[in-house]
Amino acid sequence: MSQLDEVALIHIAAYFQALAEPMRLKILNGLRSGEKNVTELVALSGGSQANVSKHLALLRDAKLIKRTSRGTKAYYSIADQRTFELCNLVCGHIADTMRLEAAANEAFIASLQTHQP
Amino acid sequence: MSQLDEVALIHIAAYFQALAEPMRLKILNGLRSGEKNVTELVALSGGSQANVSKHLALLRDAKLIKRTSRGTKAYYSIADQRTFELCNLVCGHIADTMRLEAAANEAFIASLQTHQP
DNA sequence: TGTATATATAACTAATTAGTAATATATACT
DNA sequence: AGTATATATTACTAATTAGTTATATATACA
Repeated sequence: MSQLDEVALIHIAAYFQALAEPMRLKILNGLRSGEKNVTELVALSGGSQANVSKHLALLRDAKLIKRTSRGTKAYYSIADQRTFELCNLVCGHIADTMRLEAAANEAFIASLQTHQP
Repeated sequence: MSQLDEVALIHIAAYFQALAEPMRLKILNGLRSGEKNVTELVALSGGSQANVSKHLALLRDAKLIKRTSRGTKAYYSIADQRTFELCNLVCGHIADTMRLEAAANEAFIASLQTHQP
């Protein structure tokens, strides 16, 4: 990321924006094991059909997923495996952050007990 | 990312949300080479002081950067190197996408020329 | 042709947020 | 104390967007 121009930054930001929604992450996670149709994604995500369709359209615009139709069904699949590497990196970061917070909390609790009368 | 619960998804989405802004990416990119104070970040980003301060506060809330102050100045630095791995992955994806589009366009142009009278 | 099923879209609302202008706070220096 | 500099915050506006309801489109099948 050395010497990134404005246009590149806008593209990258848009990519992250597509990932910045719990429902969309749930859908992507559902696609981890392979393609699924809309009905299946509605079931596993717990969202409404209209809402899931909208998220799928957005993810497709962002080139995160691909669509193919067979019969009356539309099957979606992950367009790029890097997506999961991203999520794994973020999970690692969040896990670290939480561990740090947990350690800080324990240290604090310990200090409280030390100062008890 | 197998069996992620709602809370984890919300955390991950928030992390991506913090990255989903060109100005913030520019700031993070500016911090690649090491810590910088707000005035320096204002200069390199081209944003207003108030706006940069707001983005810095947001990035700090998201635990993406750390703050330390010396004198009247506030120095910010990257909290987690993984941030750049994320950006590199996204850059790779975007580069691939653009290459595919370019190839498709060239193929289209070639087909036009083939069908010329 | 008519009906059921699957998916997409449009219109709308409520909530979030980037940017700005103005102001507040804090530190250093005279 | 008073002034300059650095940074943060507040109040506001405009734009974006997730979710909903209702409707449209498209395919399969009787």
